[in-house]
Amino acid sequence: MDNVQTNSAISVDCAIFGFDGTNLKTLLVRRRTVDPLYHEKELKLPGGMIRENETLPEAASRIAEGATGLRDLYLKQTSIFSDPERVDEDELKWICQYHGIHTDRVVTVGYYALVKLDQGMTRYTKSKGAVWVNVDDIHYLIMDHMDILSDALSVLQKDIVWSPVAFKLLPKKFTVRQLQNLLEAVFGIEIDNRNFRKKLFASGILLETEEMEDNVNHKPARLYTLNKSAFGKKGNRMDIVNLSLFSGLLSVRK
Amino acid sequence: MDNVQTNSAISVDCAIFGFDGTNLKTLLVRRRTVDPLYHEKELKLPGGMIRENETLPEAASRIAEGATGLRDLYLKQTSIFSDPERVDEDELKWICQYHGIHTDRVVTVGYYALVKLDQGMTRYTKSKGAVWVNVDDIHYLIMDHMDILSDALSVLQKDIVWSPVAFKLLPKKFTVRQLQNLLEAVFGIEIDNRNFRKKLFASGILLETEEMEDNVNHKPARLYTLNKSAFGKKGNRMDIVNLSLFSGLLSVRK
DNA sequence: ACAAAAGTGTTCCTCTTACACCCATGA
DNA sequence: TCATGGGTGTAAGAGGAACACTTTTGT
Repeated sequence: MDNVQTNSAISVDCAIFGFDGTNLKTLLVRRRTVDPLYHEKELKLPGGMIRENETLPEAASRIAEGATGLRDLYLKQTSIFSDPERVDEDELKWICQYHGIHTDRVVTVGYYALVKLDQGMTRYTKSKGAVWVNVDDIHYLIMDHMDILSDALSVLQKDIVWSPVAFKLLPKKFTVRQLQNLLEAVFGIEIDNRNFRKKLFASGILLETEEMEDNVNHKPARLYTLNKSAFGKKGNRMDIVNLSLFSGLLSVRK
Repeated sequence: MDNVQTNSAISVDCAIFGFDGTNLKTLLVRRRTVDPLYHEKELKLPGGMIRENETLPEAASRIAEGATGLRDLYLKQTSIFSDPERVDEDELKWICQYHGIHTDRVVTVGYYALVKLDQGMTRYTKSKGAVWVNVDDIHYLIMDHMDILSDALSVLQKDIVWSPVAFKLLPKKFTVRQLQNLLEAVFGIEIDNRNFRKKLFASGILLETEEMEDNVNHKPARLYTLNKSAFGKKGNRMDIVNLSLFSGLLSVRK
């Protein structure tokens, strides 16, 4: 007999990223324990168990909605964390008790979500007792949640290079500077503003609006929107400088 | 009560990629059915159930070893396929019967593996009744295995851009032309040989050996090895031309 | 008037692209 | 000697990097 494991429970944990104009943040909640009081220091990613007849994307969506109040968030699966030891005995006992279930093993699937971090959002999450923390300032989370978060961040970085997901972290109308700050925060780099504008406008991915920033004590910046029709076709790659292999090695002939 | 699903079985399916010098291939096996004879046309990716006290990487490694005879293959997780309908009733019944288990649901985790496709390998897989098929020629696989394969290929492409995994598909010593053919096959592009060599040598990722190709009826090509010390630091990105977003948009200052 | 961030051009130089011929080997 | 793929250089143009001042607003 080959000892097939048949009674795993599957959970989903979401790294929900937001951008406040300066820093990349993620939403953390407090661990529930057998003792119904929150443990102040026991922060974790929002997560939960998958239900019968629910797909993983559905579960992730439900969990992200519970944490943010928003439906239809952008969600992307990252990795699975399956170490049989990732949930210790006490934790497992508590999980079974809390849900009224029995299982020998909990495997978790990581997701990240991207939200527009406005006042409504912070008000909602505050009311739920959740906190937005700078990603760079997070050094400890329960269980393997640090691993799940790091993994989510690295997947996010790569996705931003290959698709327009970055804009899901910005308001519909945004300034060039906001986009630049976002990219600088996500990748931990500095960008030359003049060259950035030149290339950005040349690329055609932004549409100019007639609107300007308001109530700022300096020259107000113009607001732009994403030009969605600039995608799906040809040339548009975020050139994450010298991070990776084969720098400029391929060139398509003709 | 929230109907937490606690009795999922978790399987692993591996897209095992190999490169024959011209085409990217993947290893397919024939489906086992209740009828112990193979069904000739029912091809699938090698896969199997995760066992108790086994992590997913361990399961993937075991499955890939079973298919190829090799330990310590390069393996990478791609995505999870969790649709409750992905395994139909008959299939589920057969799976439970075959393994002597009971479960209501089988969720599968995709992996890809990279192997050096030499004669020893083809001999081994042939003896097992498995077949190497050009990725481009695969149009049908059972269940959702086409999805798992497509997903694996797209993850592989991105990984090749960001890390030196391409070399895991080549022999330890290889020619420049082999590397070029590999990249052309994986990305479906054409590369200018003169410019490719120029950039490749300038990048420092190859180490020249004293050896040459042998037994070819043309000028023998020099063999090179991967210069592993060229990684982990600065500039080396495979520039998959104009595939993606923000083409050349970022530039690190200083 | 001051502070603070927006917005704008040019030069230098590197990197990309396009392209054609001779070379070494086995049959 | 022929067929086959290996191996090589250059010139023209595009695109990247570096860099400083003026403008507009709120206080």
